[in-house]
Amino acid sequence: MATWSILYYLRNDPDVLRESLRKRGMDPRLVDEAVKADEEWRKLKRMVDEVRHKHNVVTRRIAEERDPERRRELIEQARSLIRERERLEEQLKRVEARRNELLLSLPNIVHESVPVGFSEDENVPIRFWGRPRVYVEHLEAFKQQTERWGFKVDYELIDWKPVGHADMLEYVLGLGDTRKAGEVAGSRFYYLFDDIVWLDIALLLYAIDFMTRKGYRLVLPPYMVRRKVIMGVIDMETFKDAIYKVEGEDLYLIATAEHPLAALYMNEEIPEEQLPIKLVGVSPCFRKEAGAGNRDLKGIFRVHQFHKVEQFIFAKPEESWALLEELIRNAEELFQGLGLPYRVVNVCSGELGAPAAKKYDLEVWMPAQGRYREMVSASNTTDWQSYRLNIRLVRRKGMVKEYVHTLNSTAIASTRTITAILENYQEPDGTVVIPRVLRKYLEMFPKAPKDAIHPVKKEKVN
RNA sequence: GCCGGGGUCGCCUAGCCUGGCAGGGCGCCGGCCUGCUAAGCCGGUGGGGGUUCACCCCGCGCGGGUUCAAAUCCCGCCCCCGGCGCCA
Repeated sequence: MATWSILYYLRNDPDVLRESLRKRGMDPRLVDEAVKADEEWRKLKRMVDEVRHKHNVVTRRIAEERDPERRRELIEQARSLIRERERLEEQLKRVEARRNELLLSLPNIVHESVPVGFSEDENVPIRFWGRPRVYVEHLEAFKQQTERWGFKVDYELIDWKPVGHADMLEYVLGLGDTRKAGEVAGSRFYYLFDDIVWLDIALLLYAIDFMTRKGYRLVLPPYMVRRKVIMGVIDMETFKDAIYKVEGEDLYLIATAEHPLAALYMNEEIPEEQLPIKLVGVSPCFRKEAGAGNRDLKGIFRVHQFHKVEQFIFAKPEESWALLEELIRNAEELFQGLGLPYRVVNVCSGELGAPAAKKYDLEVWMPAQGRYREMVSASNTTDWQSYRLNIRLVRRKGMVKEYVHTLNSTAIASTRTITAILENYQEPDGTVVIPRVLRKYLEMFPKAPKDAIHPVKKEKVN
């Protein structure tokens, strides 16, 4: 009764899946393998069921049979059926494992509105907001990232080169120490101090305040989850690149609150009148960044641990696409509030990741880098996660059961947003102005910064 | 971590000691009846397969084992409740 979209197309229209895999730059023959495995599984299952049935019939007769001789004969018959059954069951087990592995390896079906492309530069910007500060030498690069797509974005030309976020943090402000953190924990870890810590906390409070006002329910989830949960929300690839395991336990550190939030209703049925369920989770995030190589090695842009406020929605299938727009708009409002100039891109098919059918990224202009960089990612994962976590929707009429749709989006990721503030709110003298919307979350603390974060005093040169 | 009690179809519950097709109640869905509602009566109410309303398989927290046959007996694990211990 409950139909998973991928299994449906596998059996009824596999071309849809082949086309989707092609768009992702994957081998469409994976679909043929899956179709074959499913057919083989069904055939074998029929055979096994038949033998089981025969065995059940004989067994029931034994219970009634009183004559010892006749009884012995029946037991011998049952034994021989068991041998046959076990032989077939072993085959079934093998085929079933293969089939499930294939089914779970299939990525979500790419939505028709997703641009086909295989690298980051093929993401399609759909709107811009704000007036970026563009350093003269970045002007060409800036135009490349705006006008190439037919957008005319107003900008402020500056003739001084802003200091990059990593150097700002470590040397200009003197409020971060990644060298010592490297010694203590490894690269991509950090110590943050004083005003930057206040800023981290203020950002979280700002996002929590905003999202809860929108009616999202505030959740503090488990920071570790079982393997079956993690495999329910991400694919193997992401698992290898991102997930930390706790030694000796079936526990994995979450890479985002999305993971435990998705699992909040695992193995449950949600009546349709309860949907949509809108949540806002707050948690630390732990990521191995194994696939990142040397990218963004300096500073706190790409790190093993950060705080994030996350939007999450359980939805009826017919409303999920509208809710994806809501999630990205929420994120945009948050960044507009912060006054950080951004663009929203429609992420191309090859960069989606297996769980998502469609994804928007919000990228903030980084004046020191001369690039838009990802701050927010909003995805509609349709029934990909809910199938794996077994989260179903029950319609009032007719007791129809389907899988719910799940959606997720960043609200604010602390360290990344801090890097954007360090570059966009930087004055020529190194002072960082604190965005207005954050000030009320700092006011009540006597030691928190109020209007600006100042450069560390230069030591006097004698 | 230790000791004890528990986990059965959406919810509640019987069955477990003594192995033989998982029974009842509530809720929900459909039908009958009905001026309407309620009551009452009948059927349905987990997953999968199938020639799709014949039928079959699987399902009693999860995984093994014993047996012709396991909710029931044995072993391991998970979770919940209570007590002790530890602890911010």
